[in-house]
Amino acid sequence: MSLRLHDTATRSVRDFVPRVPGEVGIYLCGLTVQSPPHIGHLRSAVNYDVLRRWLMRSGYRVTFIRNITDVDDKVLTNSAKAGEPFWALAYSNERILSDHYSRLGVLDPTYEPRATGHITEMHDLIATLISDGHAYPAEDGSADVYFDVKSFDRYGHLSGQKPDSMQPAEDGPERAKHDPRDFALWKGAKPDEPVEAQWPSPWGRGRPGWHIECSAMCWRYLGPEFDIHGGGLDLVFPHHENEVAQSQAAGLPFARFWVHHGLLNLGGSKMSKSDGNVIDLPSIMALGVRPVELRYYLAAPQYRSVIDYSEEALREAASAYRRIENFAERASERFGAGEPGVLCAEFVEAMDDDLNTSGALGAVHDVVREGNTALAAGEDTTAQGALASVRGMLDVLGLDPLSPQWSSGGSSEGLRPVVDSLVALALEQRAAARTRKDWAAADAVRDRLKQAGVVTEDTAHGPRWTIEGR
RNA sequence: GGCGGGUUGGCCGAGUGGCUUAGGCAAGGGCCUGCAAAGCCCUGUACGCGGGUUCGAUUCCCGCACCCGCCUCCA
Repeated sequence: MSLRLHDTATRSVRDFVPRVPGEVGIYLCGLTVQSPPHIGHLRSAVNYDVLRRWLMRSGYRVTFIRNITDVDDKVLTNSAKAGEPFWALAYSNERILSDHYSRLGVLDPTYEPRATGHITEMHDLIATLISDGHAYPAEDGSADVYFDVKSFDRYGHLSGQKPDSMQPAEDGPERAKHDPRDFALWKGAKPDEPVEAQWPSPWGRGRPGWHIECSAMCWRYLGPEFDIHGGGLDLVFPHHENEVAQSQAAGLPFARFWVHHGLLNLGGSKMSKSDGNVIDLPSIMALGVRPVELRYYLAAPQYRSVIDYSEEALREAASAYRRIENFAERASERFGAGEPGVLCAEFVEAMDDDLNTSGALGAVHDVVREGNTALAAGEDTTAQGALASVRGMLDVLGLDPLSPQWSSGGSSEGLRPVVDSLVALALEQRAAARTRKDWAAADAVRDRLKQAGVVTEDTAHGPRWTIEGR
């Protein structure tokens, strides 16, 4: 069995067959960097990171392109409000985004192109569309260029929309459009817009329409046809519909699979900057929840399902992750971390079934239980095997507790040997007290350590300690 | 109005025409422990409502209710 993926275009789960055997090209719609990211955006990144890791683990060479849209209406609006150039605001948000991605263990993309770096490719596409009769420059001298929706009979195919039954836009048709559903490929510069957000074009100075940048970047980095295009469910229409229309009308076969992930809701509606119901990584960390625990929370449900954010569910996920982590740490203290090993069949089957991470984690927990039992029984070979397997499976999800990403305690890690020897001193005292059955003295040592944030526990192989809440 | 998705035990969340009906969190009981902690074992017994198909439906079909997303910037 091999990977089966849900494809939005056919509304079905299909066998994934790459265009070129052994190789996969993925384009993920990244962010418009109008403001810093919230955890809904991070869910998106984590979901496709899991897809990518699973493809890599399955033996594919993966080219992963995730774009940054660094110029659009909102970027301009927000930068005007902030009184800084649009590129300063965009870049500042982009850096925050990168930081949050890396804190969540999201692998760096193969390349991360920016819209503003691909104006010439957009011009090429637009010129082709105009000469083939799929686009037209506005006749009002605005320098706008519009895509002619009626000229492309498959318009609406991806999202299942029938253009004729669509609700008319509230703001009414723009005069320059032949049809209210036509969308801008190129937006002519307005008098009040900053010159640094304008580029020359054969149709006049202006900037890209919203969708054209993705068509241009897909084409540039993945070629006329590629394997997987991903993004949030809220992008299906109009963004992806318009993207596929303009690309195919320009003669590019485009994406073979459309993968869309479910959204993250807060308070009964989609987490959204414009609605103000937003939670970001810093506020999650302020709850005492670590990034790896957030990653578990975001990765555990199947990617197409809705997540209704709640702090309770987040904390439950953190507890579930700690259980796995606990096993991995105990086992590695016994006989070293080893290397990530074989995946169990249930895990593979679940992942191949449209990335059923929830089912896959069920398999992980089963192995953790077996590992714990083996550890308690002193069956070292079994326990070691369980550790390797758990690490291998968690690595696919980007959650291996012993990977360098998560295992180091950051800047304080260098202090660990120091603390270790100090705690050892205290534990010797406790051991002595226990030997003479002076339980009060033994417990006093343990209590003092607890007050200092050091949790001690007795195991079959002697006492061990951990930092409380790490 | 159009398109799509959802409703599973206290909570999160898979899944399936019956068979052993995941897994986690929380709860109760037990084992282990000097006491703990961690771990292990056991317990709860669920599939929005109403019809239909079927020997049998949580799972398939129809209807209804409610929720969410999209049709407008949005991961």
